[in-house]
Amino acid sequence: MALEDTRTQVQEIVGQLVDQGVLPEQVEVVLERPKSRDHGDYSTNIALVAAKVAGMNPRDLATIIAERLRGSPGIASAEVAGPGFINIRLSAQSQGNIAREIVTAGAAYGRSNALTGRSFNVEFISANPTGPLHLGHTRWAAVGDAIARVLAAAGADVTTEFYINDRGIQMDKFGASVMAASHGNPVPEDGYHGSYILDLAARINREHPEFHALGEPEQLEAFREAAYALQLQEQKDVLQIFRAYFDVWYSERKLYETGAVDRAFQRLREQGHLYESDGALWLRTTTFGDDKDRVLIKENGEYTYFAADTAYYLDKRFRGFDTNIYLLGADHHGYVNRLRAVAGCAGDNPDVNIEVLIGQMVKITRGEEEVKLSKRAGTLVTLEELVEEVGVDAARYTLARYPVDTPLTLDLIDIARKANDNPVFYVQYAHARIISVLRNAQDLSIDWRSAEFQPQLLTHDQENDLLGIIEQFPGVVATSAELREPHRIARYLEGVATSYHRFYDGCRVLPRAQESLEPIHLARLWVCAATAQTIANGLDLLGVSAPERM
RNA sequence: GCGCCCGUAGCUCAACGGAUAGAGCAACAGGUUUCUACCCUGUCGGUUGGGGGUUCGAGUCCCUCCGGGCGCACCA
Repeated sequence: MALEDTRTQVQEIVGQLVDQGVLPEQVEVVLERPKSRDHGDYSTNIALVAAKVAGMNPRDLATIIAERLRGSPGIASAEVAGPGFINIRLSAQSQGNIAREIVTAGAAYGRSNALTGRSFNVEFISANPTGPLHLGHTRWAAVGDAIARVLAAAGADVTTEFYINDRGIQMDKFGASVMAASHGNPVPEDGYHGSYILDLAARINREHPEFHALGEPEQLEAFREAAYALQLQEQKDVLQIFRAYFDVWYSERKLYETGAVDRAFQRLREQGHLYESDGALWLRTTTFGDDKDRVLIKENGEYTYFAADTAYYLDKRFRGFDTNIYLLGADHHGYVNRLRAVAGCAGDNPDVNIEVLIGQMVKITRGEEEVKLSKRAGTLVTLEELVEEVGVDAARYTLARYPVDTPLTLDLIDIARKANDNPVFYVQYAHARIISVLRNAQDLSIDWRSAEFQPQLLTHDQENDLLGIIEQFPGVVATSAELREPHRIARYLEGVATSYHRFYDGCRVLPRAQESLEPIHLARLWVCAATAQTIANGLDLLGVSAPERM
């Protein structure tokens, strides 16, 4: 890749300067694509960074580096600008070769070994199985799944996981609500009130008419378990449709049944962080930055919810995950310190073994009117409804194109009505447009793959722009993985699409009817193919399709 | 009261300490005898909530104030 080659060249020059005593130490070189085309294909701030340790004026240092850079292969020019930036232009040949490298790499283009050998557990959504998944969950579904894909693209070993909160009083309230509905009775005040409760009740009545013959406690349990199974299955089905895949569905109950809780407590006891007080069992989380110690087993002998969280974390560690990523809603941010403290108490490093990403809430409006989300009140915008309105691609892309720490306001009417000018369609359209050109080339029997590729012909501004942008894809993927920020992929793809459309506008790819086939047409077909590959690979990381026709 | 997050164009939001803060939508003016016009070009739009500080350089880091969201259980 030209970018890496160039970076290496600058790095080598810096190394020479160190050897010659101009610089006291090696400095890491950062090359970036300048925002302005006037600043070259790449620029580096190396002279600005190194000037201080060198005791030199940044511009003087930049002049020395630029001078040596000019003699390097593939470099057309290197100039000092502003306070000491070095602006570099590549030769057309060097830049154009990128297209062939991308086409050759195919679906692997953008993948790297940046995180090879590291294992990640990515947990997200983790809803109660007491109702449909709503729009808030949908954001974590889109983002969590994309994070997993991006990490995997960076070479990491990734497991996605959904923690099922199937234990506790909410489950009983859920069961009682469905049971009441099945008898035609009003749902208890503190129960669940959505219309889906009626649907569940009707279905269970149909499939299990015998439940009504059971006694009170048995009947409640029967309804709870039947409704649980149905609701969980519905969540799985809708996530399947949403293309958010989970390797593991982990039941909270299973933690107790498999002895994971006991195993976790033993570990914590060995580490010396358990103690008893007031008849309860405590974890001394304050040792690791929590506000107060937390109870694991209550005075009455019951386990707290926190006990399960603690056991769950340790179970993940026992299963061998180095880094455990939690994607939590902002209403759970109070858990961050105690989760990190659990890692500390377990003898782990909270900065390495646990990572909590706090996602801000999604506010929803219908026009001017805000839609309040409440599962118990039954006013929901479900994942399913969103998909029905705008489709999986638009839903996933829209939710994945913002950083998770941005509070989001989405207008449902807007999304539905403006589906056609949603950025996702802009990106997808660019892909479809390219495939159409390649299809036309095939119809004209143009075999660009076998013909000689002459990258030095790609000298047009729009060609240069586009090549420079698609070359950045591996770097964007690596950054997205490193920062756990898949929205960078989306924003990047929008830039690729814009650049392609400009290229399309300014550079005729196929010969016109009266024209003969020239080498430039072939070279541009390579550019097209490389761009399509880049867009397809990027969309795949977001779980969004790359249509060949629109 | 303590803690976390946020405050950027009329709206929704970008910008891993870099050069003139960018897109989309909205508004206005243009562009295709030609490969997908779901496209492109241009115009309009900003004291990055206010004020200090750090440095070659701050929307970004630190302090402080203002405004908004959320959280501070032997609940789940």
